[in-house]
Amino acid sequence: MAITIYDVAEEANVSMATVSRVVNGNPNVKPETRKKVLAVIERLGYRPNAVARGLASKKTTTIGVIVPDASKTFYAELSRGIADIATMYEYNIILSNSDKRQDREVELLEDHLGKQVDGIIFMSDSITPQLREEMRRANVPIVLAGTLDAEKEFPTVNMEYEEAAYEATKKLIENGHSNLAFVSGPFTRDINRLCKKVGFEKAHEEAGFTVNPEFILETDNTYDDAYNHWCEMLERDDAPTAILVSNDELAVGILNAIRDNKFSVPDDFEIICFEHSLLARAVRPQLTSVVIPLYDLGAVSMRLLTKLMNKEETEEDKVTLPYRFELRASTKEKNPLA
Amino acid sequence: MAITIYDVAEEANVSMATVSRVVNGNPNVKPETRKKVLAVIERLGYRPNAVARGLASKKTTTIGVIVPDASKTFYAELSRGIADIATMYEYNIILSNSDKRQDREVELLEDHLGKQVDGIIFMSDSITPQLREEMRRANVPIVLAGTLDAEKEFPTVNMEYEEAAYEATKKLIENGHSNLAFVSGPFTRDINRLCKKVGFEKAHEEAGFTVNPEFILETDNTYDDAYNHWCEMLERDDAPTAILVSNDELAVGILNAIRDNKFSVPDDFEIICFEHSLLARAVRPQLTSVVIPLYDLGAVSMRLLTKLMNKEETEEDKVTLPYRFELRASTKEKNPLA
DNA sequence: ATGAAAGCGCTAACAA
DNA sequence: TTGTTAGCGCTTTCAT
Repeated sequence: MAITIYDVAEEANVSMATVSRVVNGNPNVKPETRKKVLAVIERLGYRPNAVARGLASKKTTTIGVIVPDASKTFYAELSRGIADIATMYEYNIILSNSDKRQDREVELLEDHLGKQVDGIIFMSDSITPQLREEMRRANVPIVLAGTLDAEKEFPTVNMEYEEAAYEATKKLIENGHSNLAFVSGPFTRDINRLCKKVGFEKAHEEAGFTVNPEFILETDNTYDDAYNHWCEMLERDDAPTAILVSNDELAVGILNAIRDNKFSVPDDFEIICFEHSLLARAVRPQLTSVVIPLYDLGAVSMRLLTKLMNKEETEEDKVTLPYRFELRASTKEKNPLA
Repeated sequence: MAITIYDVAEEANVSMATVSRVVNGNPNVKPETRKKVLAVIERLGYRPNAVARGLASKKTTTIGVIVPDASKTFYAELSRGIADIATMYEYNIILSNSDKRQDREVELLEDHLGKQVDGIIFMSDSITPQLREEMRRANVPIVLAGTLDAEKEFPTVNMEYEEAAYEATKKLIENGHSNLAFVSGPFTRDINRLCKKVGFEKAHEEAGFTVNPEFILETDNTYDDAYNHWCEMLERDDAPTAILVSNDELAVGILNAIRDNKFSVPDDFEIICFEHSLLARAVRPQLTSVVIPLYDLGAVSMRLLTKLMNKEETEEDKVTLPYRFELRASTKEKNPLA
């Protein structure tokens, strides 16, 4: 049996209330009493039971983080932002992977809520009606990170994907291309279908170009799928010469398909992708990118959640973070992006 | 106030014990009672409070995972292995980053134990005496994953790093090299200093070669540091022609340093690295690697932990997983590794 | 500044 | 098969 607050109280000849006060830094304790209690705690190796504390106080200082797949650099980086701010505010994190399955997402929300987390940060491809229902039932704040909430119902931290896609496409067009492709991850991800793709299309519209639907490629988000898709593409005479890509991994797949087939980037094809992880810098040529502020997305989400959990006044619970372009060698030198 | 077991009991005209039985799948409940209770649970939206349950049962079905940095692919992948098996056994995971700081590691251990986790999976560069002390005090099982325990005191899941390094080095030597380098992450990581480096040295010894200490490079484990180190190296007339590298990120740094300086891999330099993440496949030439079974390391650790938590008999709590070589283009074609 | 006592929501004997 | 009851280890009034 582990040491309890009661053992400490007895050993120090005080009541458990006093020990509780000492442990919680309550100022209403005579300094010498505090000292005495602290000494006993030290000697006995007393370690407060957070579960009991959680039951009594109705706060667990634990938050839930639900993520499609924490082993993907995208979410790993984002989660690290969450974790650092959580540490700063002394929260623990229960981290779970949903693998993008809606049933799992619902289950996990339910599960985390059952564990009495004080709040949740949720990442998903799409907030379905069922998810929405489930989230409404929650009695703790939930923040969406890197996730589109079409109804703008829940607190959300995001960046302007559509604008970035528009801007990137426009630059590609200004570089002289009229035949462009958009290679995306699954369109079940709202951000792909409703933001990036739309930005891509808007730039076309503005330039008086029409988007060729055959050049909107939906992949399964893997290197290999992108690689294969583009190898096929290279057999066409009318293959697009400029490519907007949804993320680094896909972009590298395309890049390698191009290079393995003896074409050149950026001479034959120019590429701009989203993300800019190490992968984008490690390949040659390095990839010009829309840098997604992943870490900050996480950090800001967590900061927002702390405010919500403390019921602090928040001016705005829909936050949009700035992005920037990182100019590298997958686009041509005098690129106006500079 | 949320619905409690008591509310359900009242509403269903049974005792809370019966509700508890239903919730916990205890077979000693008449089917129709069960049905009735289940209906009430459904209607009221009752969700068992895991904190209260934890206090009463002294089990939280939560484990702690302490990792240097979950945003690094190495640990992200390993953690995913842990997470999947944890899900399978219905455990939640509290995940924390130590950033390799010993004080944080001790703090986190203490913190997780306070949260009453049922077990811990711990990853660290080195198990110091203080850590050892702390771990001994724990009243729940702790499994080390991808972490060297020189004293062989704690349950551990690992692979044969030394043997892999030896074998890789030997192959490089068989490929005709006599001037080799070992580029490592920090030697504060026991596995680098006590396993990989030793394997590298043994192969030299066996071949009658002596290791040039100047060619044992300790980096800070970043792409950039490896890149810079190797750029300097390239200015020497006696630069090593074969390189064993501690992980993918460093290897890609070296690869790019070589290629950016117009040398060729594998013609001028051959490279074998540890890990083989996407990065190793994405670069050109792709990297010949010792594949570290990261996911399995995590999965097996978690499986071992479940056994320990259930006090099942375990034949052996020091597990060594097999590795394999992945032959790619950073070594020459007729490489005997095949 | 300190103590007494009533929960927090559940599990787990023990009874019935 | 079901109910009663005593905790689990703490926080939090309310007294003193």
